[in-house]
Amino acid sequence: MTRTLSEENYLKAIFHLSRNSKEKVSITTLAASLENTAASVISMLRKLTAKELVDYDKQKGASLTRAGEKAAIDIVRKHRLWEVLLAEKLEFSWEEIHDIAEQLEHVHHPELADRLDKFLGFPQFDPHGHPIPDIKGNISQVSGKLLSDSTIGIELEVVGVKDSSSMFLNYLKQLDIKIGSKLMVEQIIEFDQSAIVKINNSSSISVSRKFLESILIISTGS
Amino acid sequence: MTRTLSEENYLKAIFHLSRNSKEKVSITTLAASLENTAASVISMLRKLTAKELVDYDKQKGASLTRAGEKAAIDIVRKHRLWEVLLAEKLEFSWEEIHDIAEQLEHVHHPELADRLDKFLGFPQFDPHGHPIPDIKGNISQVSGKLLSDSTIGIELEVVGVKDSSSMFLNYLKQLDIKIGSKLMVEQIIEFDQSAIVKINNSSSISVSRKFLESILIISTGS
DNA sequence: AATAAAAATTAGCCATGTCTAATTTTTATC
DNA sequence: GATAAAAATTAGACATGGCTAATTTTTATT
Repeated sequence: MTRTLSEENYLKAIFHLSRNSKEKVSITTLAASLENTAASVISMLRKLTAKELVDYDKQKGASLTRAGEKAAIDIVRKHRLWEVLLAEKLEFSWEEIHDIAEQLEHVHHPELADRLDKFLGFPQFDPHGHPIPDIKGNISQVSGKLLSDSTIGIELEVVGVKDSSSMFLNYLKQLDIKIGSKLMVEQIIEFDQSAIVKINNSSSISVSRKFLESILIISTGS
Repeated sequence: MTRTLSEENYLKAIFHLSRNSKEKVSITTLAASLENTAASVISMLRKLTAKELVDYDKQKGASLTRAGEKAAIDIVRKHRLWEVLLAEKLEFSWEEIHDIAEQLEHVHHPELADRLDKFLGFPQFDPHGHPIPDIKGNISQVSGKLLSDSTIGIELEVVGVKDSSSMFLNYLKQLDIKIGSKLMVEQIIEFDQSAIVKINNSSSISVSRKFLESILIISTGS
């Protein structure tokens, strides 16, 4: 019942993709997400279906079985716990932790996640603001919503990011945006759905629609 | 120049084997150590030779090049640092840490080992008593010698083990032997080179030659 | 409905790192 | 020095997880 690196990465990808869109995941979407070809995706899905970790073919698209979801959540839990260790104990920065955790999440040991969890003081969120599944696999709902869905003129607080790529995180660093930063959407440009956003009550900058869709916020006032 | 899991395991095996015997490592020895066939070993050695990590064929046997040794020491350093974290921070026991560290040692990041080292307070030895290579790759000499080389009737202190298998460590646990325990060799049985050893100044037990060769001690008195 | 575009699927190839089954070379021993 | 045993090597196979290049199926669009 041991899972290979590849298998785990597929399970994780299906998990994240079906979270976002709430629907079954297509071959094409998976292929793009994993940067593999559609052909490769199909053969791996067959393998995972045989292992009863994935349901496929029924209609169009893949989804995780109960067992597959359990496995995926376990990986996500480890990923996020390791990120906390890397950031809080080893002093790695926001942009560095994701890639290291991608490797650490595949280390297998029945008690590792729980020991880490305890050592770290049972953290609820990882450094990017994502909820850490608890020991039973329950994932608390993120209270934040997308910056792109927020109202103009309301004071907002950054609670997380939807994109953990170092490209994006480096951009945020440059803008001095981190978790807890204050934002306010001042204007939406209809032409391309970009926006003018005030950062930490000082400078205002123009950001793309893609940017707005990659930041999680809660509103903190008028 | 990225190394695969297999490559790293070969480098590590050659490193450890050539430490022990101080000589070049034969195919057969490597094969036994890695639990692979001789044929597999040969093809991997060819690959590592092409990458200039290993010298081979010259006479009979393999040895690490400068670059190969550097890579091996890096892996050993990570392995032992992770073992310290697992034991001291995550409260894993002696027998559990080795297998987890076998996985963790292959996580790549240019600064990971150094950050770990700092977080752990620059430990000199891992929980099994093995020296941790420093940031420059220097490995301090173990002060201990083998229990099998010690004199009868002298009080000894356990400073490490030469075998990190859980089989052996579980046996030690059962005997209540750990680092710091007191031992005294009372008698050597000529017939099979086994010995009677007194543990912690209380019970005496009979142990095999293999056992004597797996424990590192220093003498602490008359 | 006809057709173009997109998505899924198949067939077959490739690299990696194993293996088994010879075969050759080396080493030891009488 | 002949020979048996051990060690090294070669040849060829196999599983995994990718790939490319068709081909088929589905979905959209006139």
